[in-house]
Amino acid sequence: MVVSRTYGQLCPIARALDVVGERWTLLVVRELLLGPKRFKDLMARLPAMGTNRLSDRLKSLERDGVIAKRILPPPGEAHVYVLTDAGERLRPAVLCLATWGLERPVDERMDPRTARAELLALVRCGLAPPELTRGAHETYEFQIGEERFHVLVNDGDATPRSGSAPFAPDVTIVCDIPTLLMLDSGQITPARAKRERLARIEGPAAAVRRAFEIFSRKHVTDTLRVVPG
Amino acid sequence: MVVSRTYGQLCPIARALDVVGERWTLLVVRELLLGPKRFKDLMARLPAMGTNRLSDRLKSLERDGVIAKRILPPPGEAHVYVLTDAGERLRPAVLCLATWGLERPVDERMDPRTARAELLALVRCGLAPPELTRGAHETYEFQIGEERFHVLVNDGDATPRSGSAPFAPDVTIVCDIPTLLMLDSGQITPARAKRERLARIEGPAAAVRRAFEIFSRKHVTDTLRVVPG
DNA sequence: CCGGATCCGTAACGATACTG
DNA sequence: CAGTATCGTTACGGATCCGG
Repeated sequence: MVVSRTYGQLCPIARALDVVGERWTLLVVRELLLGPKRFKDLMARLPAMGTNRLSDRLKSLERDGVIAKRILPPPGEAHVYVLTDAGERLRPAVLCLATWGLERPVDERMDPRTARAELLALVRCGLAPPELTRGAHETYEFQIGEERFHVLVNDGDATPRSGSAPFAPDVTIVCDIPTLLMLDSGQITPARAKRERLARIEGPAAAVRRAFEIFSRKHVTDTLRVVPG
Repeated sequence: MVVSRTYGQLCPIARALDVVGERWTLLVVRELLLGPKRFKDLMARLPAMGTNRLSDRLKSLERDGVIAKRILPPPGEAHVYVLTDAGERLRPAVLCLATWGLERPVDERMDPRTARAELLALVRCGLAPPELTRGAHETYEFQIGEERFHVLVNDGDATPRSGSAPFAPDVTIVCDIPTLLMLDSGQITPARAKRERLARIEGPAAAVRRAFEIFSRKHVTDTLRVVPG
């Protein structure tokens, strides 16, 4: 049995790190912020962890009430891991760290093949101003290389989720990662990408525009503040 | 030489954790968010680290541009560690984690003797709404048990710092930790604490009121959001 | 005394193989 | 598919030692 090391300090920061401060733990949370996942789904996204480490982390996160293990109703009966409410409340902290990480230089130890569009979506959706999607209720599906994810927009709130949309999406965007990054950084316009057959983009113009505004790098360069809601 | 383990992922969260994800690292940053510190000051606040671990962390944080080593002008010539601008930008992330940590249950492994008033101040100042101190320019000095720290208020911004104020403060508050926690939670009013000789409180009424409003638990119970500035 | 560096036993990690 | 078991390697924690 593993009794994880704690700081033993009566300080909120140390208390948080006692739960999510160990290696890999926040990356597991990161994956679950994109929706429920099975063991193999997590393993596929965090292969360097090893099955034993993932197993350890899932157990202690469950013990600490950050995640829960659910069994899907038949047919299927797969078990999936889900964030609890407490786990979902880690989203601001994860996004703050991500914002800080964005300005870090990329060094040669980072493998470009680990780049994933849904992780970009996680950050962009979290940082998009609510006004952008106020009053809108729609779904965008992205097919980026082998990846499938969708974004649920619900009146000021945009949450990304792994996998295809569970129903017909309002907008569908199909391209590869380099093209998405060019669209993201504004190096190419959606119209031009479509014209040059780099991307397939379908859906009502207004919704498509909102989808690309969420994926706009400019929101990120703004200073991040922490404010009571 | 220690070449710290990295995740090697091209993801902003993993990039951030590559720098501040190792054990103790964010706690060192936490201490430096309260102002520049000498090696022994850090050691006194993080004794469980051991001098070697602290030395390792300071070196890698300096290499990564999060902290810098400064030599104070004579007399003194002490060397201190300071956060760089990049390090200072970790404040929102640290405060987000603290907010999450506040709602974690306290278990028996946490030593009550590690409780420190200046850490409470770090969280409270970070979470206080700017409107509270808009237009105010003043300094509060706290003498809590053996601890000395002060809060610099500057038009909407309140930053706590370890040690006595470098000049005569506008407000002086002297008490022990239990009393401060009671004041913090609203179990006792400043007026009553003063009357019962539990605290010595000096300064203009308006400034004293502001000082205690920053130290008000209610700001923390609000939901925390991350918004572009 | 301050600011470390060195040494060493233990716990966590990473890779792989194995099992219900 | 969803994990355990095993094992060599790395990081951590405590103590001691050393140069300024």
